[in-house]
Amino acid sequence: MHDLKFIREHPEKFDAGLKARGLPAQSAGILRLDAERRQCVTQLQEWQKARNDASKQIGAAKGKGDDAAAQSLMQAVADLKQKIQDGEAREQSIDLKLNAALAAIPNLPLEDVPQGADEKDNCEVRRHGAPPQFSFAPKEHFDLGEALGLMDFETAAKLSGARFVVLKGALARLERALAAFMLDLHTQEFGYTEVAPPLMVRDDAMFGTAQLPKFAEDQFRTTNDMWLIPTAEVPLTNLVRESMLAEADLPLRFTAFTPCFRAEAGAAGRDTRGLIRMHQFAKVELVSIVTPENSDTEHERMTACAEEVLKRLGLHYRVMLLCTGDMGFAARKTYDLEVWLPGQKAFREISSCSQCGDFQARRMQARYRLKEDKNLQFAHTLNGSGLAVGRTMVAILENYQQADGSIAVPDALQPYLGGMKVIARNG
RNA sequence: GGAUGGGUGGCCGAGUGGUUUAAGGCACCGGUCUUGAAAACCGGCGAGGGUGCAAGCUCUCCGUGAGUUCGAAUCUCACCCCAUCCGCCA
Repeated sequence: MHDLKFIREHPEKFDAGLKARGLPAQSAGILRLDAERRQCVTQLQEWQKARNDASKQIGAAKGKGDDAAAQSLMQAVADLKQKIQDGEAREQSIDLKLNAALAAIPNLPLEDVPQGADEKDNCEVRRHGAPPQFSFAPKEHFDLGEALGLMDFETAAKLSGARFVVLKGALARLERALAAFMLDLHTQEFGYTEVAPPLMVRDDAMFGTAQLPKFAEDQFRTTNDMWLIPTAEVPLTNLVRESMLAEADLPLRFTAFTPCFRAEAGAAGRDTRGLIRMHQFAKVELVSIVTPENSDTEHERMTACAEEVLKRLGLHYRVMLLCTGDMGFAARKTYDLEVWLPGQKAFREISSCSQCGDFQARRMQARYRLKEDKNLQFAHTLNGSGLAVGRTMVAILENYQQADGSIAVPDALQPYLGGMKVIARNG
């Protein structure tokens, strides 16, 4: 949600930000509504004051027993009453339009975000490790998983349809192990607080993180009008909704391991095989609530936390700075972590770390009181995957596959798998 | 699912039609006192908006929306949410 005052004072910056995202200028329309609203409000207030004054006089007159004076004052107020009612209705209708318009406008990119239309314009920031070398032709993860007898898309389709999977044995355990490994790292070494949040939320929460109103189509909705979370970003960030924090409380850092549910409405035909794009997947999420001046450093820190998971798993990856055209709605700057998949011979997104400025905080009224002057400010929010567990499993299968189709277990993971060193058929 | 109670400022909590400009307390801030702190005492202290260079003036807000009234935290209706008990259930 944008600050009207900012749009009023910097309409050219506002439109430039939208343009960078490939959107038409909107400040003129917004400001017209804003001016209309203010004019309406000012007029309305005059009438309200007149009514309030008259009402007080009526009270006073009646107190003195001067019914005649009271009677004539009541006459005068009758006219005001109608005007006020009309004025309120008008203000309400303008507010409605203004809020609807504002709610549908994405966040503005920071200045150091590269201009671009789509993912082809993203910039590589750095690269870590090297692709593993194979003496055989590496397979894709679904071939490996199915051959192991531990990954079953056919049965999943019987139960739930396309884009679901049944994991068994060592792979089912691997999901749990990966989650535990990631959570331990983030909580014990990086200071995040582990949270087990609700997986179903109300409209307000989804509006707060900006899945609503624009992206209802991408979500699953229950019959009693709740939403299955598409990411733990939603409940974790909304932990601070409608709150007034103390500056000393910040930063707040939360992590959670949850399933995520996505309708994948516009993704027909994309990544139809394998675990890459599912209606339900597991993810460890990171969320930070910080003061504005710490936004940038926290963003780098969070990205580094996610990277550390890949480093310890010995996975080759690169860090991409997303261009203006590829960023999510609420983000003002985003780093994607892309892991190397030998089977696909491609880098694929495995984490996305975004800073949202006060965009989400405004939507959910998450404020904090400054130590200095006790003024209230909107907090800044950040979120990132640390990491997408399903895709991490894909990366491990493809990067650690061996000639016989078995999977070597990365050292860091072995303690979480009871010392298991290799995942083999029917293991 | 059934029954009951309830939603008031950062928190607790009073308030059933007109000095409510929302009592009082806690927390917080400033001051007095003190070597310093605590205690005590004194004072200050809600949010959002409009207008103005500013000091200021002013409007709205007591879950949400509609209604009654000259005037609503207070009365009426609908809705939302929360709590407790019972039933069911992991």
